[in-house]
Amino acid sequence: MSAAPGVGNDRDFIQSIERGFAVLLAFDADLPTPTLAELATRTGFSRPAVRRILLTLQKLGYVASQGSRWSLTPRVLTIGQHYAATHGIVEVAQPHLMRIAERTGESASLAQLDGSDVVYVARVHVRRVLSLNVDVGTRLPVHATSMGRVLAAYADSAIVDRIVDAGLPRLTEWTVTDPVEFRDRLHDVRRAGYAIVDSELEDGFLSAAVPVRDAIGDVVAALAYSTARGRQSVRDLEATVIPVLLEVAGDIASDLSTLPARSQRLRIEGRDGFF
Amino acid sequence: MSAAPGVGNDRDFIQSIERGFAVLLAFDADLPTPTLAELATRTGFSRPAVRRILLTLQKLGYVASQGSRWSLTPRVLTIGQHYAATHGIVEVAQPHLMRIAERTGESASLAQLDGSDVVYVARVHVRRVLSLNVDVGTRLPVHATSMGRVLAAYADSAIVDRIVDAGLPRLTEWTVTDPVEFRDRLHDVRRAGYAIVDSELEDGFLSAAVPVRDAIGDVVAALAYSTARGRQSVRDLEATVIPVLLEVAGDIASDLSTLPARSQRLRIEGRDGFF
DNA sequence: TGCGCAATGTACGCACAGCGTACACGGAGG
DNA sequence: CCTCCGTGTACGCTGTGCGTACATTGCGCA
Repeated sequence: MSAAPGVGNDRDFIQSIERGFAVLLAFDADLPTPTLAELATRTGFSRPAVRRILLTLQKLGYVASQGSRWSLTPRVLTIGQHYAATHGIVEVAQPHLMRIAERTGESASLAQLDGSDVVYVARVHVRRVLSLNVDVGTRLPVHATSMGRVLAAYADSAIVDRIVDAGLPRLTEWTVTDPVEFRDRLHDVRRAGYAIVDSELEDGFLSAAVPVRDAIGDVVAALAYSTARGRQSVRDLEATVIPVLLEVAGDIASDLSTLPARSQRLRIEGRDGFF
Repeated sequence: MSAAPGVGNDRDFIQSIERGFAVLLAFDADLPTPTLAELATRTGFSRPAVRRILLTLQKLGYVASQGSRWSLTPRVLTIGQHYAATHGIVEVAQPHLMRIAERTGESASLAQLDGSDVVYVARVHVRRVLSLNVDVGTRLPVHATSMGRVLAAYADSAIVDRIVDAGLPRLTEWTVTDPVEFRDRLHDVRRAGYAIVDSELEDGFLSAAVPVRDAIGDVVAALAYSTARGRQSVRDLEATVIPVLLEVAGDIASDLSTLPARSQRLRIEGRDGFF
């Protein structure tokens, strides 16, 4: 009848915090400078509630008002800085990503798993790749990216199950959408030690990724190289890029081991069908 | 006795939201993976309160626990994405920044004002500049950076007053710390149309910035180029870099004018001595 | 100029969300 | 085995934050 210890029960959830984030995240491309009423409609909260939240966020410096229109301030960008500051791998990897970009002339990225998405945590962008405007903080689906394949391949089976349960939507005509085939690909990745994905996320987008390990040997991130199919072939990547990635991933791991080694395997509690 | 209309009174502030952010931002380089008790000490909240907040943030996906240690998840990086999505200038400027980087071989950045700080909102990093690890979201002081000088030069006098009141700390032996001299420099910037700052933030760090205007002509951001003094002189920048920056700033302004033009001048309400 | 619609601002009293105190528990280290 | 440091839980009260209802403002239009 009672929940497992340490999990927290219903009283251990603060509605106002959830609402604060809901309002903050209601600002997006569809609603860049909403009015109070628009935010109330979008979030489903009463107008006075939204007003209180907005005034609070304004005093904290995250939103600003211009007449009856509200917008985010650059301060929201600062929040992400705390992630980089607390995860040594981001800073450690930065110069290595630049090295890849310099040696290859293409973009290099570092990503980690968050829920059923891949999130870029560091990136050196040489040029814009196709229609994708990828930057730190960008979320991409696991199943159609080389980084996602690598991260899933070395993740707990429960995480893979969650990803599969979330669905493997078809994004291009080459997207792997069959769960069985997807798991086969993960097996391939584990055997080969790298992943190459061609045009499964977007037509013409070609990327390769390898795992990055910490001092304990756990896979804590994926290191990737991305280009356009017009410029290189899968064979090119296998021959010239994968060795570079593997070498750099080893360098990053080596740099990481000089940091206070703390394991990165975390218990994440889902909510509201997050699992 | 009563506050001005539209400002919101004391009852229009939601303590829990403030506390939520306080806990989230308590994760930093000094405390990358704190325990509940450490967060309680750092924030001054009671342990049960911190526990409720952490469990809430965990359910929202922003923090994760590993044993008794807590850490931020990559999801916090996603918050910043909403800023880029709602401020067209970020996306518009990206290819232009790359052009600068390609033409000059050095880093290019776009920044905006937030309170008494400059915040990087877009950046193309070619190589690490000295000890500064600058990325999107990084906050730097206004008075010692070329971008800050440009933004302050075209800002309302009230904002300049606030910056001066916040103090102009000495960061290197060349930092301008005298309010009168600082205001003189801003005057110079308005006259010249650009700012160059040499070693006032960090010894050997050399940068140049120009204003970026929207369709109405308001200055909405600063565009900057940064290098090391060993590689170029102030004279080099004036001769070769400033013309490029001015040209690109014009291109960005032109691209901006094709977007739905909404003014960017916002009313920001401070709190707790924020002003 | 005046009306009227569509916004936001304000007042207010109730409910319960969230608070802290106090205590139980559990594991690592001596 | 005991101690200590840490988290988990219970619980009752406070007062925060809630929504309804009503002013008020401002803009568009005839």
